Amino acid sequence: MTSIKHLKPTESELEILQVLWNEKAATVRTVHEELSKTKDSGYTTTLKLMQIMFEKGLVTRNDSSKTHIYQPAVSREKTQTQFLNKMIDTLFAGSSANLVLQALGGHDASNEELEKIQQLINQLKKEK
Amino acid sequence: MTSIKHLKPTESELEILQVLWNEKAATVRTVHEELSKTKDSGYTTTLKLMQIMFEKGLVTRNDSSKTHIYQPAVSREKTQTQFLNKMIDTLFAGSSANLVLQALGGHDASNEELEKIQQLINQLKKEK
DNA sequence: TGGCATTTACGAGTAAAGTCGTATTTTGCA
DNA sequence: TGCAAAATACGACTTTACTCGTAAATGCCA
Repeated sequence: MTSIKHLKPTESELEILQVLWNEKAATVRTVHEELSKTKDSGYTTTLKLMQIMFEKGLVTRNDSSKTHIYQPAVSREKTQTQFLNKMIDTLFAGSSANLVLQALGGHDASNEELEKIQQLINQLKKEK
Repeated sequence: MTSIKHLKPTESELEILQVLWNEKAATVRTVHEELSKTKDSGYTTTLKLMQIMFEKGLVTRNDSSKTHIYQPAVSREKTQTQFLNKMIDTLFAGSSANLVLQALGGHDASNEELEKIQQLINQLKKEK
């Protein structure tokens, strides 16, 4: 048991991860500036959160220079799956199809996107 | 401003709502017994949570008899959409199709379910 | 009708998340 | 070299989500 802890990012942590996933790597300053566009909390708040995320193992950091550079330590895909699973379980009675139907119904996807989904479905059906 | 507050059920509240949605109406005892199958917190904890949910307006209750009978005050569909939107926004870069692809890829849906999804997609494409 | 099972009411404690003020460290450059 | 700007470290406070113990109310039935 190597104890891969059950790391579930909080709401704020997800926002920070979002930036890191997009940028690949970023300083606290960069992350904070990005978050400031839609949110108004202080610089030290962002700093503190990122320090906590480092302790939890959600991000790595390079502190060879004064300004630390952070990188995500969990993948976007894995995190998506993690939340998706939880959601399907507690809100969609365990049925991923339910979720898909609801998601497609409530939002608009472009034709290309619909095409992609259709291809995936065909492939899945073939695999049965 | 009649303040239709931004009601976002918590994790525990979702579990309770899940039971209420299934049963249509239920007592604290019933809900608690259902939750006990997968969780072990005390009866008064469930009671307190349901009282708080009542104050928040997440549930209604009939207290004409000693034993109160609770009902959900928010619909399953609306709640699903609410969480789905949040998730698409903070974890799937605003693309519902991304979420759908991930959901279909990571889980197994039955053939009938895939069929249903396919029909919805065809309909959506027609509407364009 | 009186006691006991069950239920509700309520207060308080714990833990986690988020927030920020202030002190300390670092380093570029005047 | 030494000082100012920028960054990190750290502690403390607030809010929210749970969690439960205990008291009060209710109503069934022996």
